[in-house]
Amino acid sequence: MALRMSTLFLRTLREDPSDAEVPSHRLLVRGGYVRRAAPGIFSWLPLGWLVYRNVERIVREEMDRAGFQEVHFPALLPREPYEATSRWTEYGDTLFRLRDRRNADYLLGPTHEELFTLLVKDLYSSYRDLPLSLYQIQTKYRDEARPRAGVLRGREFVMKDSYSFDIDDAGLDRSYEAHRAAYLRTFDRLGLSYEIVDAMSGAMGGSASEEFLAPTPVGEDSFVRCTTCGYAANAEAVQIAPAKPVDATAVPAAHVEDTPDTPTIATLVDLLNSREDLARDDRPWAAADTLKNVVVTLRHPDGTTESLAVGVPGDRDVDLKRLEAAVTPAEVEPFTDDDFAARPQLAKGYIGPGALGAEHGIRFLLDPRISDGTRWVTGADVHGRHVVDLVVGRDFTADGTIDVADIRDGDPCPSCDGTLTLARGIEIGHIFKLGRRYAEALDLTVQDEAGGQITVTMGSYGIGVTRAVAAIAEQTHDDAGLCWPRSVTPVDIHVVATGKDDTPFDAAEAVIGELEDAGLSVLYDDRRVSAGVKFNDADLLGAPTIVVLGRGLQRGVAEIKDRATGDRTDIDLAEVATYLTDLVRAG
RNA sequence: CGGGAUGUAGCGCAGCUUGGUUAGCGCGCCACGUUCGGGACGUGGAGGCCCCGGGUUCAAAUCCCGGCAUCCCGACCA
Repeated sequence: MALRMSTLFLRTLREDPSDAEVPSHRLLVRGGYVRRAAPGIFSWLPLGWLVYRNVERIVREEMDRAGFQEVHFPALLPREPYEATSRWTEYGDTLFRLRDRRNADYLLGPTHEELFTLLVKDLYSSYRDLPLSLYQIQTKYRDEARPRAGVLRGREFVMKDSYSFDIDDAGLDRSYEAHRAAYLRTFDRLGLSYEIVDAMSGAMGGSASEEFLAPTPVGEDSFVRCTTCGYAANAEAVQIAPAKPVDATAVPAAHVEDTPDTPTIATLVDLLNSREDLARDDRPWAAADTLKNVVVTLRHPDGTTESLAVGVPGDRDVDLKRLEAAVTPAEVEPFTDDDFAARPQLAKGYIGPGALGAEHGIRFLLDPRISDGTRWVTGADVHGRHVVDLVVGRDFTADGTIDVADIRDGDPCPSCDGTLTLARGIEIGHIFKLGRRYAEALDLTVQDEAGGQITVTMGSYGIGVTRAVAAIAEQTHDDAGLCWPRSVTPVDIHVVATGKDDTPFDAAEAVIGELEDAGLSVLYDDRRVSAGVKFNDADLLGAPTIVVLGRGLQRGVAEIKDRATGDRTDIDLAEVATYLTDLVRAG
């Protein structure tokens, strides 16, 4: 049955809701697709739920096509499995926790690795049962510190999560590739444009990891692309190639200079350039000639702490996200005044390599650009003094390299001679090889051919289903409203009848009957309101094809509008149904 | 958890500085009439715990104190 606007549970808003910033949030609310129920928690209205179900259906079809088997876990989970993998504590405040009447601890599942692992352990015990891939489409709960951007980052959301189980690395590779291929098909069908980027495997552990990012300015993830070779990576995961050693035999011996009132890189550079005796032959001093040493405290999972110094070029900052990723599972804490007091050899603002390194109890790691033979200005470990012409390898060595400086547009590509461009995207999918972390923690083993026990290796694969709805809206909307791809649109055809007498409405009923006989879904604007209201609502709601029955009827035609292109075509009334049916079937 | 902003009708907002009619405007909603192809118009209506709790005052949406909530930026975040 056609959805009739006169009775459809829908109210479009003429004005933007005041709490919505990003286009997808604004338009999904204005178009009556979703309503906010609580911060980061949304109700789906009839049109929104139609779109959601289409997205979910496509995801499910592609998982099934790939031979993965669907299961369904509860969202309300007991504490014990999460205790076994220590995530009951590791997840921290992000976990929604609750108690039953006997005061037993429960949680609302933020993710389901434990349950899948235990289920397989429960039923399978032989290598002959593997490989196996299971998936579910489930509501997940995460008490995010700051939900934002509407449906894009909620506290309740639907995720398709899959897990593969294999007996060896070669099997895991095959399972990973099977999921990757299924994801390509899925996102293609959803009408999303996306990039596959190298990613950090994050807190989950594991090795290979790729993210599917839908590029849009409102995306929360930054990623780089190489314009030359196709390399793409999440900004967190970019690995800068170590610079080649430089010949520094011509560099004069390092010398300490008085540099009063230069606690920052900018003030230091200004002072260097004002001193004629320190002038460079080739060019003025720049921030990139200085070596900035940042000290932080690492807190390891066992509770112990460690001081870590990171040396980066002075024009760069340490990207805390990248640092966290590099030192995981340790956590990074800023160096406090108390920490400085406990280590008097560190002159705040003038920290140099002389006070760092294993012999001083502070592990010292360098950005790859600070390679052997390169020459720097850096702190002299005395308030108000810096060292000039300090050469790496000749004058000091560090304990290793670490690549955690911020990534910038135009940085060199790590895998070719090209340059990187920086962009933002929404993470719509993530695939990675988990390895044996969960299998070991929960003792998932199977018997091998020889009768011994082998630990299963796993992969983990996620698609944000509700997030994909918003990502599609984000990528396809225009100034007038939403603009759905045919694969997920709530209705195939939006029929608008205009005019004051019954003629156009009668004509619409006839056309709609034919369309429905042909299997198309229709939204029919049968309201007796002015034409402008209907046209604007049709644009806002975003069905891919809008059919107007009104003035054209005098010439015996229906007016067809392509929502995405804005193109208008007149089609003879007698041929409208077959024309539209062909259009929809062609995709 | 830091910084900023905001809470007044279903939605978007004004009023608060300088306390004082019956708290106002636009959209939406109801009734009647006129309109009828890009968010029409007229007339008449319905709809309010002015976020909550204290306080000051003859009198508080408005001033003071304390909460709570929401949004934005950052921190955080498979």
